[in-house]
Amino acid sequence: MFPVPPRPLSDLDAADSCETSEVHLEPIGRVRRSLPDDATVEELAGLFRAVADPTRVRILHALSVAELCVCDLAAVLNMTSSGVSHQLRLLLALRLVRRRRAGRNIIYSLDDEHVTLLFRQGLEHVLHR
Amino acid sequence: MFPVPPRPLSDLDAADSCETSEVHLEPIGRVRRSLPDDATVEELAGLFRAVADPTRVRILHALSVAELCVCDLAAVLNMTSSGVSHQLRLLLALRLVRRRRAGRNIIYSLDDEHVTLLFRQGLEHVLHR
DNA sequence: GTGACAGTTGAGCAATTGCTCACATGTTGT
DNA sequence: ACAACATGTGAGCAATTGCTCAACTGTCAC
Repeated sequence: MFPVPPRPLSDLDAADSCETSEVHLEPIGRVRRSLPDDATVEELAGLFRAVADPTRVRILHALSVAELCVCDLAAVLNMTSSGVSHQLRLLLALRLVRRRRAGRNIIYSLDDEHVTLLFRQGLEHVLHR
Repeated sequence: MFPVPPRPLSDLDAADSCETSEVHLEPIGRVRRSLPDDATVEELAGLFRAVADPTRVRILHALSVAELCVCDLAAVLNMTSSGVSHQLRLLLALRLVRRRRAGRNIIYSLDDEHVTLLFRQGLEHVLHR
């Protein structure tokens, strides 16, 4: 499922699993060999963290309907421009949104379709119990 | 993108957008009408929060390779059984994992394929820059 | 029953997070 | 240049989070 496992995984080698080693040793080895490296895990978690907040969910949803400037977003979400800006900064850093200047406004829009698909997947789980 | 918008969205009605109302009023109305209700947003964010942590990413990945008992997971992830248990509790509450008893062990496994798909989607974003 | 191991749970702590406030920057119209 | 508005940013705070420790429950072998 994950690409590659360039990770020997520390000094502890088997031995320290449950007492009933016989049964669990095989899967443990298999799992260890396929564990993704720390950087990938961290990056993946970081991506999910971006959509793990109600405010950001709303922001991303809003942008999936129409591209909007900061203060319009603030109006829609009923919060401060500053607060919105802070969140957009985060979303921008993760390349989930894009921005361009239009006069004194800065218009934000979704960066790619991965976000949309992520949402769909999430909703599917939430709705199907 | 989201199901339905049963949300009139408070007392503030347009007017309070940016000064250059003409331009932004239309998208704002459209966005407001399609905003999902608070419960859905909260639940969706909650789901994503579950995979927004490196430890839980590793747990879920491990379980996508093989079903494992708590102490095997602890060995693989190099952490306390207690710590693992706490996280599993959260994942269980969100129906992302399932568990069954086998002797004195309790074996955890992924609950459905949504999680796997979620991962794939996330990885695709992370890897494609 | 007793002892050993597997797992759960609550308290508590250090670290992180999301927001607000105040101020700084950038852009337009005059 | 100036005023007015849109946005960005850092400090600071309250709330949340993830972990450890210690105690507890549950299961098996004897």
